[in-house]
Formats: sequence, structure tokens, C-alpha cells
Amino acid sequence: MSNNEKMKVDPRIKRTKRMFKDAIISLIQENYDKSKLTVQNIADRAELNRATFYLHYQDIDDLMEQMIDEVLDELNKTMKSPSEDNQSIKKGYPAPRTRLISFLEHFYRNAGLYNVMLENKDFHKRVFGILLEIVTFWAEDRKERGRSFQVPNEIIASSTLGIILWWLQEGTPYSPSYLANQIILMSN
Amino acid sequence: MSNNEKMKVDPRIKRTKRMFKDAIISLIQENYDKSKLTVQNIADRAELNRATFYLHYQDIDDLMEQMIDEVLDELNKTMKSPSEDNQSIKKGYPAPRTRLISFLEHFYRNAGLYNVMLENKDFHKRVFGILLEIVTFWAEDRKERGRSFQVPNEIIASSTLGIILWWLQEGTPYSPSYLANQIILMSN
DNA sequence: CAATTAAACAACTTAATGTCAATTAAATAA
DNA sequence: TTATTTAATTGACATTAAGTTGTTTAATTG
Repeated sequence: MSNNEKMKVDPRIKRTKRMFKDAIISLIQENYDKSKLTVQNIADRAELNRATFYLHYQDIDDLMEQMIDEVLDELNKTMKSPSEDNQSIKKGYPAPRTRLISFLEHFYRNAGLYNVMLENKDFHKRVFGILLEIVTFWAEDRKERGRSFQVPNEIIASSTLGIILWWLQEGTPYSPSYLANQIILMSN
Repeated sequence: MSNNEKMKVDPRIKRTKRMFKDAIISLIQENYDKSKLTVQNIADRAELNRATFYLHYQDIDDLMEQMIDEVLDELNKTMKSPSEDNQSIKKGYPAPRTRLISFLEHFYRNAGLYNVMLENKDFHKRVFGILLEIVTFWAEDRKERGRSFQVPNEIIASSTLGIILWWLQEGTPYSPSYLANQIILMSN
């Protein structure tokens, strides 16, 4: 049985990991100074022993990576299920906008977490990859309708990511659908 | 006499600081793992004593900050002088594009450094501020010519920054002027 | 209940930080 | 050129964090 399957996992482990994750997020959000995060700090905030940390993670980076994997799994799920049983493929062209909105909504819901994690270069790259897929799909859609772009997909994806970064930074001042409109507007 | 004036600075200090800066840049560029940068590493690479580091900097963050200040001073200089004694103000409207190009050229010349430093949140914000100025100036220019925008300046500035980030990440695949064209194209 | 496994805790090793005093070497001004 | 100033070197030391280990306590599961 692959360890990908949902194995029954000891509830103590679930709880412990949840506590470490919550701890690091709250610390980063108030401290703002990731360079002076220590394992001791995290353990203190989680109200767990420092040694327990090493039972689950190699080091702080490892904790971050696991959090990244989780949230990206969730993002991928969000992106796949609701846009495919939508009208998207069947009706033809409301797809791109819907897809972008559900993407943005996921960011909106997890703004605090994303705002922290997008500073991580690796995470940044992976989000860019997902965005590039969206934009490519979108460009093909336009092509079919005879209105192809002059601007490379990478440029559109990276500018969209830039906007999202700023939006999170500023505390998500606009709604996901307004932002989606602005983004679509810019790419025309 | 203000310490703002160019004081004669001991050439030993200049050399030492230069060596620490070069050291940290080269380390980050190969390691890619800023979290495990140590003062000892930096001193080793600089071929200087670790204690000498503390003669000039509080800690690694302080070194980074000083580098940021320097490069932004330079950027500001680049932005001011050449666009103001150009045809810009006199002739009226070749300004915005010229301004953007000289901005991008500065990034192009210092690509390695910027690519490292843009991971720094503070630096990122300051660059965004400069870009916002450029974009605002640019929007006013359009207004005068009766073609105002529907998209907020912040959106344009952040998407431009997103493009620049990606461009640096990929090793500056396009020329500054090509990129400037793409950016201007997108904002229409 | 019995076996298993996680968490707590204390003790310890290693590595990095930050500071200091004494000395050497380089730059500059008289 | 010499004297003076100031930077850099060096080794040492105290402090703090990182990791690891062995043992005890407590929760989970069959």
C-alpha cells in the first residue's frame, strides 16, 4: 500500500503537527523577522517540547516545506474539481475567468499563510507554474476563437503573480472577482 | 561637516567592505540556502577574519541592509539624471518609455545582485515604491493626452514588478527595451 | 488488558554568535 | 621619511541555539 493513501494516522501526531504549524505561522505573522525564528521559540509557542519537534521535522525549513506541500495539494484540488464539473468544458468559454476566480478565492481564504509562504523562493516558483498552466489554457481558448496574444504566456503569468503578491501584501483590498477582472483586462 | 559629504574613507575599509559584499553575493548565488549562511562562511570566502566582520556590521542582516541602501541610491541616481536632461520634459512624451528602459537597464546590469536582494521583503517594497512613482508619472502623462487608464496604478506597478522578478529569475532572457515594450503593451 | 508508540524531560555535544585585549600592518600627515 | 593614527589579525572566552540520546510517562490500538 502506497503511503500516499490516507493511512490512519495517530491522532497525537496530527495534533502535534497542527500545533507546530499554527505556532510557526503565528510567530512569523507577529515577528516578521524570520531570521531569528528558533526551534525553541516554535516549541514554546506550540507548548510542546523542543525534542518533539525533531521527532517530526528535520529543521525549520523542513516544516515549511511540509506546509507548502499541503497547501499546494489543496490548491490543486480546488483548481481541478470545481472547474471541470462546471460549464467550463461543455459550454466552451466562461472557463478561463471562472478558473482564475477559484484560484484567487483560494488565496483569499488562506491569505495569511500565502503571504508568509510566498517569500519562499521554491513556493513562489511552484505557484508560478500553476499560474502558467492557467494562462496557457486560457491562451489556447483564445486561439480557438481567433484572438491570439502577442505577449508571451510567461509575461502574463508573472505579472499576474506580481499582482497577487501585492494584493496579499496589502491585506487583499479587492475581491477575488474584481481582481480577476483587472487581470483579464490587463492581458488584452 | 555632514557625514553625507563624501569624506575621505580609509582605503582599507573600502576594500574590506567590498570583499564582504562580494563574498556574501557569491555565497548566496551558489548555495541558494540563505538560512545556513554564517558569519564564518562569509569571512572565509572574503579571506578576512571573522572578528573583522563585526568591526563593520552588526550582523548579516545589517550587511544586507547596507547593500540595499547602496544599490537603491545608485538606482535613484540612474533614474534621475539621465531622464531629466533628456528630451523628456522638453519634448513632452518620449519620457515614460525612456524612463522605464533606464530603470530596466539598471536591473539588467546588476541582475545577480537584484535577483538575490529581491527576496528581501523590505527591498521588494522599496523597489515597488520607485516603480509606482514611474507608473504614476506615466499615468499623468497619458491623462494630459486624454487617454486615461481604467486600471489602478498599484496594479500596473505590481504586475511590472512581477515581470521583472521573473525576468531576473530566468537570467534576463529579453533585452531591457523589448521588455519595456511588452510592459507598455500590457498596460494599454 | 497488553503491546506499541508518542511526548516529556534532562543531559550532553557541537557549532555559531558576539565581545575583548594584545599585537601587527597599513595609511596618512607633519 | 618618520611618527601617528587607525584598521585588521589573532586567540580566547561567554553565551546561545542546534541536534542527539536515554529514560520515563501517557495515550492509542488491537
